[in-house]
Amino acid sequence: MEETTDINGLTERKFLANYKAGDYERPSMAVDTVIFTVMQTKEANYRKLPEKELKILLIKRGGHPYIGSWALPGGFVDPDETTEQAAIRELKEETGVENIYLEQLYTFSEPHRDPRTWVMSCSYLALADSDGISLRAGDDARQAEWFTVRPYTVGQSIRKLDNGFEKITEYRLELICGDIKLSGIVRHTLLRTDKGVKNTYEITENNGIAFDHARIILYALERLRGKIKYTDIALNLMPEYFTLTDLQRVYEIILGKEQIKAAFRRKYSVLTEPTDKMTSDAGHRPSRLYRRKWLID
Amino acid sequence: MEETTDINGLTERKFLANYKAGDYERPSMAVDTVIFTVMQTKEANYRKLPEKELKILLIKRGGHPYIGSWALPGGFVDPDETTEQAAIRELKEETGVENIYLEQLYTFSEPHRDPRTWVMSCSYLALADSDGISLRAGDDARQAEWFTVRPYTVGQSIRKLDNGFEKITEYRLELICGDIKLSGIVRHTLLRTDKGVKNTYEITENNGIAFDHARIILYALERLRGKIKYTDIALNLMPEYFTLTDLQRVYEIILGKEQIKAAFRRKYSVLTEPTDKMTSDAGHRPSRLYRRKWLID
DNA sequence: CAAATAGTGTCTTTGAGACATTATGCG
DNA sequence: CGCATAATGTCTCAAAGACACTATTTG
Repeated sequence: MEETTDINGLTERKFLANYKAGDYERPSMAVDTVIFTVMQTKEANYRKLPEKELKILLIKRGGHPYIGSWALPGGFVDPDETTEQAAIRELKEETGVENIYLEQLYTFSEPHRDPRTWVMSCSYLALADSDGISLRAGDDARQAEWFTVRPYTVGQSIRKLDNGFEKITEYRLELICGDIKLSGIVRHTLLRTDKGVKNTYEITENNGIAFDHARIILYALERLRGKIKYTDIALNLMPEYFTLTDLQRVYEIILGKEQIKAAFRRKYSVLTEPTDKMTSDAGHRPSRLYRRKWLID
Repeated sequence: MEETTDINGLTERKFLANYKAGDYERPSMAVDTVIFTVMQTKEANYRKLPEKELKILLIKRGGHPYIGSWALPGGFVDPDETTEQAAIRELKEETGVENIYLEQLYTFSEPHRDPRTWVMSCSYLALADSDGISLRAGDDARQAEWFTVRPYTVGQSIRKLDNGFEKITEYRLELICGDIKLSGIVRHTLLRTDKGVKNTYEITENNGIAFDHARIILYALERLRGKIKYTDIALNLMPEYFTLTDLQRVYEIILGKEQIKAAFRRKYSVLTEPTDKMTSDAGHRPSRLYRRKWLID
């Protein structure tokens, strides 16, 4: 088998043996994981169903930059692992959480998103059921807490152009954990013309959220809201046994919109299979427990 | 305003002034762009409509590694730009193409995907209408060509597990440009269990496609096929004026499936607005020309 | 029994699939 | 005139929205 040589007369084998990485600059590559769960809060009285809240896991920063702010769990990628493996490793190291659903979200690369140096972030979306996970006691002085997520759309303006349009939307994100209240405002500019699409995101206000993580969290929520409607991704938020009403509440919390019971069951009960188990001691009619059905897509 | 100090007694300002990037290893960050267009091929006779083909733009590699193979246009990211800006810049430099639709696809990070050194690739999906673009004459000895894309699913096996399932799908990709025929086979393993999701991709056969680009191309096509059904993304492949039959052909080529005319028009004509112009000299009834309608989403 | 939720029935609306029918310019 | 495509009508079927009604358990 003949070997092709390049303009220097080198075969590929020789080229690689002599290869020196160029001296151009390289970025640091971080991973950051937005891990969602839905948790029950206190029940109002013995008859009513407990309420649920959407939560994400944040870690308090113990060093500069953004010291004292709260950040997504994450860290730097090692040369012998993929970004996904790094996300899994960091999540386990920092919070003790493992064996959960994970998908790549987006790579953020604005040159000065990290004030220290050139750092890109490959972000991941993770989902866990609150029963199945337990936070490890903060081993190396790291404080990890679940924050309630409250997203709001606070304003929108649309400008029509002759070859497209510009839409500016302002989102407000509130993150609450006991007395700790974090918030941020992200302004999204979408410019669509016949020359292409241009998205710009500015963090116009930020209280206690590290780096550009407010934006990453909003992006993750957007993805979750989109995918929940046409995949079974929401089942990753459920424990092994759950009622269809539980499942409906999860959809309602994520979408921020009430669902009609009959229509909801028609559509999403195919993702589940009934079991023999029933709820009890609830102050009202018992409910059947379902579990995940593995649908081949 | 008080300033928080860290365990070394440094304020954030002092910390950043003294900050030295750690000596841990950093990856190179490349961008690679899968740019699709739909081109007309010769018409069989004066009456029949011309046929269309899905094409992507590839560049012949003039140096190691993969010398003589064909690669996606792309290059390395500079420290003062985002990955998206890098994708736009490289596309223009290497092919002369500009002002087109672009969206981020996925970041590939398998440690040895590039034999030279640790290189991640942030990939982009681009769409262009074939009338609006012209390849610049290969300025620095680079050869850029449009290849017809022929994707096939050649096999699938599903194994049910007690806590999930495993699905293995084999895809074959053929890329054709005149006498040049490239091909690759990618095996996708999807393992879904209650412990999460795991996707693995192996390139089991490769003829003339550089790096892991066969996989990136298949991923881009999958994204395009998904989004075409619920967005107006396909209009980025159309010239300013087009018939609804033209648009239907584009959908058929991308989806690899015939569409029913009446149903297609009901669904997708809302993405367009009629003009006064008509086709002519076609050997059959003239057709109305439409153009893109800017829908605010 | 009252409160609260569980679970189902059904009428309407919407949209896609399937196929048929009519329209029209060109050689 | 006949070819090939343009454009629309209509019947059917599936799914979602809206709302009502019945069923059960516990204090």
